[in-house]
Amino acid sequence: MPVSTYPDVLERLVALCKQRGFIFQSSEIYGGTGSVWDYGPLGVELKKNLKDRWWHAMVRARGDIEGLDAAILMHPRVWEASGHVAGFTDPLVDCTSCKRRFRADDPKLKGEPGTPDAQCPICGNKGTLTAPRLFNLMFKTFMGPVEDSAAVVYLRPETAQGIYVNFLNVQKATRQKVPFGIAQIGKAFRNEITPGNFIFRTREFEQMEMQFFVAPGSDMEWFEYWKAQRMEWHRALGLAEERLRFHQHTPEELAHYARAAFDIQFDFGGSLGFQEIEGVHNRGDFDLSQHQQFSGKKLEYQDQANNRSYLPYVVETSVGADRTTLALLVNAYHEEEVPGESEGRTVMRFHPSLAPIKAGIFPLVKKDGMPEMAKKIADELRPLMPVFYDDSGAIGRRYRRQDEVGTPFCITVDGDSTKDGTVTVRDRDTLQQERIAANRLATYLRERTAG
RNA sequence: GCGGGAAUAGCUCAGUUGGUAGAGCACAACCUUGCCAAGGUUGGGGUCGCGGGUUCGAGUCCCGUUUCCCGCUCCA
Repeated sequence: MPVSTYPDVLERLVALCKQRGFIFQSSEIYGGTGSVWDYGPLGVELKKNLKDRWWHAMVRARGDIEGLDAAILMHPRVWEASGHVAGFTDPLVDCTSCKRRFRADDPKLKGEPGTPDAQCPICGNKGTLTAPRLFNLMFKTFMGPVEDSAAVVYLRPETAQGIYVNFLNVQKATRQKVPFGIAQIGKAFRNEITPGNFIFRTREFEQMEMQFFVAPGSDMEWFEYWKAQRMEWHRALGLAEERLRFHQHTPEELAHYARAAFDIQFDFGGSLGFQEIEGVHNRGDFDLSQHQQFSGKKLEYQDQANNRSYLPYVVETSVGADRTTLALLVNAYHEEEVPGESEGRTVMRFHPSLAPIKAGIFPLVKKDGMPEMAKKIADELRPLMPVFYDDSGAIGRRYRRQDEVGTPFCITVDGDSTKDGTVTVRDRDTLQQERIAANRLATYLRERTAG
């Protein structure tokens, strides 16, 4: 089977996503809005299934992680403490000759940018530099009816700070003892200079973050633990083993807050290649100590068993929900040749637990009570899981429609069904057919579409 | 933000020197059809990204603008 390469495959995937209702461009009828995307009926199910699996693995399945849903708007001082006001605001200069961009405080830059004697540090031309312009990667807005600078607030550029500022609230409310974690799923916003690659880098995006608070000295141990856990989780989503890898940050790559960092990367193929979908960071006590300093509130954890108090270290895992959704789409996308047919089939091989639709339900032909029985089965299953009834066109065409959106099972009602109550279940991946009793369908499907 | 390319039906595209839009697939209805997409009949759908200009007349020429894609910077 031919291996398609980017951008080919991503372009066809984008077209499929639009046509079948996974992802639409935002505000399309007005010409579209830059790098903002809307999830359609199937996309929202896929992404929701992904988030549910994450929430279950983090919060529900373990006793040492608590959930949180903090607000997008926070006190502006939060972003001074976090370093985002300073670190996310760069005065940048462009060279109109060599088209390079660099910081206005570049040590090799000579002269005042924007004046004729300023010299580009890269191409050496004089007078080709623009005046410094401020790029703030944080979206800014105003709290309250008056646009007064005192009321400036930011759309959060990351969700993590909502967890740090609530650290003691959560710890005291739940009586958790270190080590423990706080997990959150939510939107974040960044005014990226260069967004793009479909939903890979967007200006509004969703993060799934878990901050794990540990005693200083045990942080590297926990860092290694979460690294392994998180990789295992991505594999369990069905992402191909050979498309996943770790990338360790070099000292130059480390963010201002990080002591050590690993990315989990996914191979999106072609020119995109391996790109980060999750970061595992050892942030030390940077964030809590910053907030302690800026707020003036003591944020130390009281370790009563050992009669001491300290600022915990933080091991963070941060997943891009949209990026991982894109990884799931790319990973699932298959174009297959079918022996004896000139046209192949497009199959989205989602893990059954992530598939937006769990079963297609068809009458073999539209007569002899088959549609009625098939509709009844669909009505009975619908409250339990997403199913899709279809009686339009030839049976093969209906199978292929479901293949294209990744439905793992198709159920066909035929003439025997109306007599003996059995139906045919067809498997998307093996194409095997199995005859089972209609009243066993709910159990059958639930077992096979579990996480 | 800068340079290059692009924008016509849900999708993929055609549209000849400017003369007021086509195809395939998809979709809907009916017929046919007993298990893996291309059967038959009929039908719906486009102010050609948006806004100006030139012209008797603009999908086609000019200007602006928006969005997307490819290169330069950052991150989840």
